[in-house]
Amino acid sequence: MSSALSESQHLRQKAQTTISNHKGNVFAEPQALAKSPRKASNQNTVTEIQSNMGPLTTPTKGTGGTGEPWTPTSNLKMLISAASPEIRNREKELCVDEGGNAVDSSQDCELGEEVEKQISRKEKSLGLLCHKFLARYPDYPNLALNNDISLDDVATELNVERRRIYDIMNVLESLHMVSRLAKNRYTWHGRANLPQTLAKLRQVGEEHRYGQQMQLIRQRSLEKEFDSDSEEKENEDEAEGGKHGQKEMFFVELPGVEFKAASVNSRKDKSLRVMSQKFVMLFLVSTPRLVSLDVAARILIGEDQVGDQDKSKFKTKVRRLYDIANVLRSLKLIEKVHVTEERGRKPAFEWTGPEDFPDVKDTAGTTTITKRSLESRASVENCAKNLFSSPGSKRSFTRHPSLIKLAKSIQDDRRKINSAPTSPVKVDSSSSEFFPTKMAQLAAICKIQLDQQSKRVIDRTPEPCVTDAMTKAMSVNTELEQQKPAKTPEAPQPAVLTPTEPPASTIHLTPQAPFTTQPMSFHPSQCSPLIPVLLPQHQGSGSYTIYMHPSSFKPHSLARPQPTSLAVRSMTFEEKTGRSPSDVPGHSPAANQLLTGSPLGLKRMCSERSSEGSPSKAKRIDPNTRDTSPKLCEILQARLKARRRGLLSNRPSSRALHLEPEFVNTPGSSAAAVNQTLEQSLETFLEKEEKVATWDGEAGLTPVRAIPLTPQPLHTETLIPTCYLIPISQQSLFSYKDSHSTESSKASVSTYNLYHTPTAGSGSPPVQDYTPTSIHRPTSASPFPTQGHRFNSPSPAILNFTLQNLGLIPGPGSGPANSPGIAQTPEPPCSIHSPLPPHLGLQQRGGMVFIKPMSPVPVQNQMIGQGGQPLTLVSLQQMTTPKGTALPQHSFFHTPVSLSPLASVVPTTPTGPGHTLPAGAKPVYIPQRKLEVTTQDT
DNA sequence: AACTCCCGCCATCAT
DNA sequence: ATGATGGCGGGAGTT
Repeated sequence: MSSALSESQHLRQKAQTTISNHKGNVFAEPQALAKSPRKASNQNTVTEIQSNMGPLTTPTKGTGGTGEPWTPTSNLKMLISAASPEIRNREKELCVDEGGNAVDSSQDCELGEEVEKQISRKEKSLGLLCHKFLARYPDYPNLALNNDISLDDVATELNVERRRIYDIMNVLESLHMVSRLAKNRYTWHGRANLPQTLAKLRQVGEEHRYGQQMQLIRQRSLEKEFDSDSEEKENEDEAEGGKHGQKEMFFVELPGVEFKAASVNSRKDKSLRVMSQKFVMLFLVSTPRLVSLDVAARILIGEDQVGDQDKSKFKTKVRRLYDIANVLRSLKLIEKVHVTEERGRKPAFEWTGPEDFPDVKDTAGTTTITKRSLESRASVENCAKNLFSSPGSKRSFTRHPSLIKLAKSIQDDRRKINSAPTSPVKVDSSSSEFFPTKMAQLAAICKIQLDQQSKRVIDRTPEPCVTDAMTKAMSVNTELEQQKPAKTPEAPQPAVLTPTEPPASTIHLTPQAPFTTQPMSFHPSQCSPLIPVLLPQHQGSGSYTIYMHPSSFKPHSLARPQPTSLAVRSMTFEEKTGRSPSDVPGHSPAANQLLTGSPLGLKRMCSERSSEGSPSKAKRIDPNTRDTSPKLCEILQARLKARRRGLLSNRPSSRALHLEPEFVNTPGSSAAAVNQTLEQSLETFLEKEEKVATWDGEAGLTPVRAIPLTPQPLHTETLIPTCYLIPISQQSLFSYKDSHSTESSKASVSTYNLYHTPTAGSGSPPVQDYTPTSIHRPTSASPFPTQGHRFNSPSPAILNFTLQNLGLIPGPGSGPANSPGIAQTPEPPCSIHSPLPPHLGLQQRGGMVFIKPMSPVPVQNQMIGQGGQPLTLVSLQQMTTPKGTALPQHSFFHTPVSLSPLASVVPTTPTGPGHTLPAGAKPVYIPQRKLEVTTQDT
């Protein structure tokens, strides 16, 4: 802080001189000032400023500066920003003077109108304004002092309209640098909370798989470029996928900071705040810490671009992003850069903030108690908030009268809860407690493992983690590539980026990525096109595990009142959906618990809620029937069609993805047992699902159903589109369908939490994981996801869903099982259902690639075999070159665990897969499964 | 022409 | 009802 301050001060001084020069040259200053002040409405404030300024101002003008290159704008900006306080003072003085003499100002203006304008505009920029604002407060406030901020005072002092201050405050609030105390009053926290906030945001960003989403979007854009014509439909499809998690976003709060705000104002979900957080998350989850404006805008809009309507939305979003970016720039967290792609240069922002922050990840496990506590707390809070806010987050919801009431009640509950001792503790411990025996043990084991892993990895940033996860060799390659882009932030990057990005993204996403990367290095173009997968979810195994548990826990339910529970539920689901399992244990568990407690009730609630709150949205359907909303079905169908086309054409899928993996669980025997159980349950489940799917006819259905289960309508919508969502649905499905349903659902939930957490926390597991399946696996699995994002547990249903989405699999109706089965193979659970023999091989049909299990190892074995086996993932993709060819492919696979892990690890993988894709890609690896995407012809 | 993004209308929310 | 907030998009300034 101090350093920062000092620096800023220095800058200011420097700036002053320079600026003054500029101004002098231009003469603009006075004028500009005059203008701004007038407009601004700052009347009063000036006085204060004046006093301060006096000295500064005078001197300034005199200088003659020069020297600097001042490009009018850029330099000025910089200078100004640096000197903000002083400048401000000057301005104020000027203003004051002017106030007295309106005429003068006008005269001045005349002299240098042009100049003035420029200056004025810049001076009025949000970034500069923010600088000025920041100059007023220390980076690290003395707690002893009063750090209250009066909006009115600030507005007056800075000579700006209040509206502008709100923009700044909203962004600062999103970073927890300030918190709202009451109307017109904020408390300054400075950067004290920044590390925690960033860590938290990164965590949440990972949970939401923003990295994956970004990759998808990037891919798409690449594809589009290449294929310009080819497809647009995809956009739609893609959009779906991309979004799924987004909508769910809610304002992320930190423990200490939140309450106040919460208590004070209920609306935290406002867009600027949330957008700001999402935007920051994007940086935190992307490997090259570079985010292009359009990608960010797309992700922030929940949907990808679509039609014209979207265009306007897009424009609006972009405007907002600029607003946010200007504030973040003044905070020195990001810097504007341009990425040059084939198409041209695109505006982008590079993260220049801290790379390492405390891991907040609690998710995992948390090595440090402190962190843990914090995290847990945070998670709890989040849960509460989510619950609370999530509904609200969507405005529609919030605003809905009925919802509002609900929200209020929830809030109250939340507060109570928060206040209650339980909340903090809950997370880890609670989970364990809840789960009875086995679960607890498993959880504990997992945690331990995770912790261990996490410890190893702890400090690493995500990137490293990723690499670790993959084989080292792979990692090396990857790193190199990644680094390249990173190194050359500006010019170089662009070039690199294009090629690189895709790979990078890939990497991020899944563990597989690393492999992919390698190939990429070879064939960048190819790689890029490919999309990674995503999916994470997994916990399939976990879920299974869950199965075991039955029950038990519902702890939270007790705490929360029903209403709350409902809210929570919905929230939870969303989150889960959105996030992957990795989510914070804390809240998710809570949600889970709630859910578990009375699934039925929840359902009802949800349904009720949905109907009330947003009938339109609510879609919920009955599980039995296809509930999916027609829309969903339509969407799915459309998607499928599109995909199929794509496949034919080659595009296979950009989206393909998925995979899974997971399993993690692992630990030993107990795990195995669990797995078995899970398998059984899964089988049952799968069977059911298959049936359903068949009936439904379209692939989409399955997923849909799942959705319905979920409480919230929102999810449904969201989920459906996206492949990713899957996880959730499964859970819900399980619960419904299986007799166990209740238990299973509970279990699953709990499991998730446990696993994920750890996983997330761990960061990346080393290669080891991959290799064999052994025990570690789980961890390993987790790592990948972690990096990439989280996963959720994929369940067979998910797999199916995914496959369908990909187009690999035909609709539900169609051939059911087989192909899917294969694909799923990867998942452990799948084994069960995998009725289909894996044939294996990848077939590419139309561009699609199929993955098959390379390894002979029977799926079952894989899955089952180890308990954990990991899994796998998969692959995906697409690709292609642009246009036509298709080629896609990619895919991967991996050997079975049992066999030799090495193989998987080894680059050889490519070979194996080779068949899959000759080209370069070769990525692959991993676990076992391949996806086959066959289209289905069948 | 595209990129930036300031400005302020006006819907909401809080009181 | 009134003031506080903040979404939003027109359109001007920049590049």
